[in-house]
Amino acid sequence: MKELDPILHSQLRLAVMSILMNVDEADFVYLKEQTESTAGNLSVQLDKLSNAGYITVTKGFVGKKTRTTCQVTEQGRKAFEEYVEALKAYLNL
Amino acid sequence: MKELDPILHSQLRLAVMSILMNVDEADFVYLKEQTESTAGNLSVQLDKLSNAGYITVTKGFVGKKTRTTCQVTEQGRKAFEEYVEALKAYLNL
DNA sequence: AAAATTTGGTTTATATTATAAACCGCTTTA
DNA sequence: TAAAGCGGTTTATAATATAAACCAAATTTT
Repeated sequence: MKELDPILHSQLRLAVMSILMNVDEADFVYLKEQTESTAGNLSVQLDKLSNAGYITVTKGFVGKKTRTTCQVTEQGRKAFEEYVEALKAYLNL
Repeated sequence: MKELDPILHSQLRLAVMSILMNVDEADFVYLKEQTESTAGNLSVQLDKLSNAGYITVTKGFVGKKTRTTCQVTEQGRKAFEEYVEALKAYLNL
């Protein structure tokens, strides 16, 4: 049985990646709402995805307010797809 | 997004359940081989699945050698299927 | 037949992970 | 200008996964 990428095999990180796979980009607040996570947890997990090279995190401004936006990278996209393939074997899909 | 059952969202436990979903029963040695896990890890995870009511663990003998066999329970089967359904949303399947 | 090895595990210790709580700077509102 | 809110980060804690150490019984070796 194939190994399941431990960076993706985490509920919150997987949820984030799942969202990012379907949208061009998403900001911190949106991801927090959609995943119903705490800000702290989300912050930590975004860091891990970013350090793994699976997403890019960009800090910008909207007026005076900060805005952190995330996008999946090509590497992240590939990793996600491989994870899905590996999981299928486990799920008997 | 639905919660992913934490008992199943573990590589080794999921692998074990995946195997048990397809066979009538499987023994410790077989599960260890198939999952390529260490005996200690497998033992711990089987306990957790057993305590959760997802599998039954039976100790018997084959000649003079002990034999620990595992079977998925109805509850385990249901939990596995729900886990698969929940995951599909994450994987965009 | 005693000693050493293997088999089939369990228990315990450790490293990693996930998560929440506490915190921080900036902005808006009262 | 004090207090409350927004958008996060850092740090502490709890839970998890994993391997290492261990154990009893059976088998093999000398």
